[in-house]
Amino acid sequence: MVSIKDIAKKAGVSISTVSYALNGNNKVTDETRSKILAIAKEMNYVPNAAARTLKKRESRILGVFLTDFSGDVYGDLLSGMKAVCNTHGYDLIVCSGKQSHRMLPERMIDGAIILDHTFASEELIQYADWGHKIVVLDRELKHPNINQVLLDNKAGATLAMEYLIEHGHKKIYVVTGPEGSFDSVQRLKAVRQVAEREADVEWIEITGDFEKSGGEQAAEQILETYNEPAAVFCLNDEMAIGLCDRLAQSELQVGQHIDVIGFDHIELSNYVQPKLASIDYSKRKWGALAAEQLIKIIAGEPVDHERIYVTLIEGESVTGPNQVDADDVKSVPQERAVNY
Amino acid sequence: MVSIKDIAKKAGVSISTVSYALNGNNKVTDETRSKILAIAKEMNYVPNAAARTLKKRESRILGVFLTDFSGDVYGDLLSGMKAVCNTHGYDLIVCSGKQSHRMLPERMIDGAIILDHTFASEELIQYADWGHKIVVLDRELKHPNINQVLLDNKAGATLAMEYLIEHGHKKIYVVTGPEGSFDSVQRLKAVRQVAEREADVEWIEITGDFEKSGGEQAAEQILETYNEPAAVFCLNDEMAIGLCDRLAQSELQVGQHIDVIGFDHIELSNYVQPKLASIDYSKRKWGALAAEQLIKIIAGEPVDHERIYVTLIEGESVTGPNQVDADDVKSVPQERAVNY
DNA sequence: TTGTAAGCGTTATCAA
DNA sequence: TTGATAACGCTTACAA
Repeated sequence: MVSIKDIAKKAGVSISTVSYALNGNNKVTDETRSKILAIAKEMNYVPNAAARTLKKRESRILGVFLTDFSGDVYGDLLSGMKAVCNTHGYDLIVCSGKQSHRMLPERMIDGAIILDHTFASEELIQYADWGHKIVVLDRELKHPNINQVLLDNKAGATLAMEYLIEHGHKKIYVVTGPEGSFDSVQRLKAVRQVAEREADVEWIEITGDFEKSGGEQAAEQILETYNEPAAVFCLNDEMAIGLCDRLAQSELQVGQHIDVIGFDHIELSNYVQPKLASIDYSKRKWGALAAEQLIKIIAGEPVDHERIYVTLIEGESVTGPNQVDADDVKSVPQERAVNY
Repeated sequence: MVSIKDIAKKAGVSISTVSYALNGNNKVTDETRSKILAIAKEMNYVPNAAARTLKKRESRILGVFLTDFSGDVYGDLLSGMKAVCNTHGYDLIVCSGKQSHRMLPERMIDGAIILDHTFASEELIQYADWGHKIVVLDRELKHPNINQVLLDNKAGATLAMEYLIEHGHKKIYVVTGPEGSFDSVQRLKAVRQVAEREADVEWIEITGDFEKSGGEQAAEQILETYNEPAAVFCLNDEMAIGLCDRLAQSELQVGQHIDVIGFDHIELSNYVQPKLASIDYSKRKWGALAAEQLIKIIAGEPVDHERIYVTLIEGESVTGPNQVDADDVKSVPQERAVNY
């Protein structure tokens, strides 16, 4: 490995002169600089990140922590983050799993963006207490070193509920996310608020897991008790798709006997038949804003918590109960109606 | 920031003793060790990664380089890598974009897995020449510090072609990937080999880009010249789906007038209507094997190049030209046939 | 304009 | 079993 010491020797100058030349410090003559640069190039010099980080106490690398690497949401989100990071001279790395948490306290990265509900809040606060900078995308955390960039879950869930109600639904199943999920809790809270306001709307909560399997199980449960047109609000698209998949194997038609709406507007939701209604938001912008906020708090600039706005995307998965013939359900041949 | 020096002072021992205690070196008494450990904990000591990396000349971090963060292939691939990395005491970070290439030469990571055709081979060879360890997933590169874990593209493309031919197809469109793509070149080579062997099979190559848009454009082109049942082999699923999307807006029915097969068997391919036939392989295993190979070459163990085997997944997008009525196409009302 | 030297937080060699 | 001490490669006062 060739170091500035080697260059200094070859150029017949001191290591500090080399360092200055390499860093574009204008303390050195253009002549010596270009000589040093030439030698550095000739020797294939590459700076050592660890040494620089050790000395400067910053790595110019930001980390984002995800629950896992799959998930349809991440693509745009991450490229939004990367774009902002790069324009500010930072690199972005993506991490997942408990093992990699050490990157933050060990100062391998200058800050972290969290979208991983398995990353304990206590741990995050600990790190923030030690001075590390963090942006959270999946929880509320009040701390001078932590900033939040959260989805407007309340608006989204309210939009979804009102959309179903506008379409004449009086009976709405709500499939939630896993216990620990902040998004799920927030969305559910908004659901209740809307439902309680509408006296004649009945709502049934089913515990889900934000994964396809949760939607399938919810479908089973709904099929067992189905007796009249209803709507389902799955608190994310993944579950909505699992639910539609399962329903497709039954006699009930999505968009006819059962209306379904999701949340996140993932790409797959455009391909499901019928097209899934959902709540959309700019994932790219979310990522970009998160990165911006992180860079700001690292720079010591004051920041306020931010909110990502959402919109409703219509889909044929919601048509209203009026669409269905009164006799339609009962007309299902008995022997095939065994599912429900 | 609390360092081993601080601990040493508080414990009344030297820094080397602290270092030994912290690293589980059995040169120290259990008594002193536990005292030191207690003090370290009390002081919230966290080792400094940069310092350790600088001294030990290794970071115990491996990096994987992707073209972008989206793409349906990555989820399983990355979790396969992560699992292997973690069991060997390595952390995995995901990087994208030219800026982050520096991680390797600057020794931020101990090795790299490449799945990014925009990462120039010359650059990789350069790094390998300098002693860095690399595993490539998207090209052939002969170098003592580079190992390859490649898909069996030849087998996959051959399977796909034979599947179409078995179904009676004589006219096969092939939509390729972008210029630089190794996978595309390999698959195409196999396509030609099969097609040339079958005297009565005509094949037409259309340049694509491995993205949805490429499939859509290919569809346009096919629609313009369509006059008889044909098949399309899209060299990846993404394009196949774009193609099906476009075709869905025309009079031609996939699985009837036009059969389609893809490559990769991404999740979306299960949701397209009709279900897309494709070439499958274990993405998880691919990632796991790549990580294993990288860890081995870092450890100086000898490795051979590896190959990931593929299988054919049938789908209703391929039924054979015999399925279509001879008059069927012509019976399309003239005013609606304007597309082709 | 360039050089000297201290120090970032570790690890590891060698003495004690 | 422990302690001094010299690196690792770099940045940056301060001196020349």
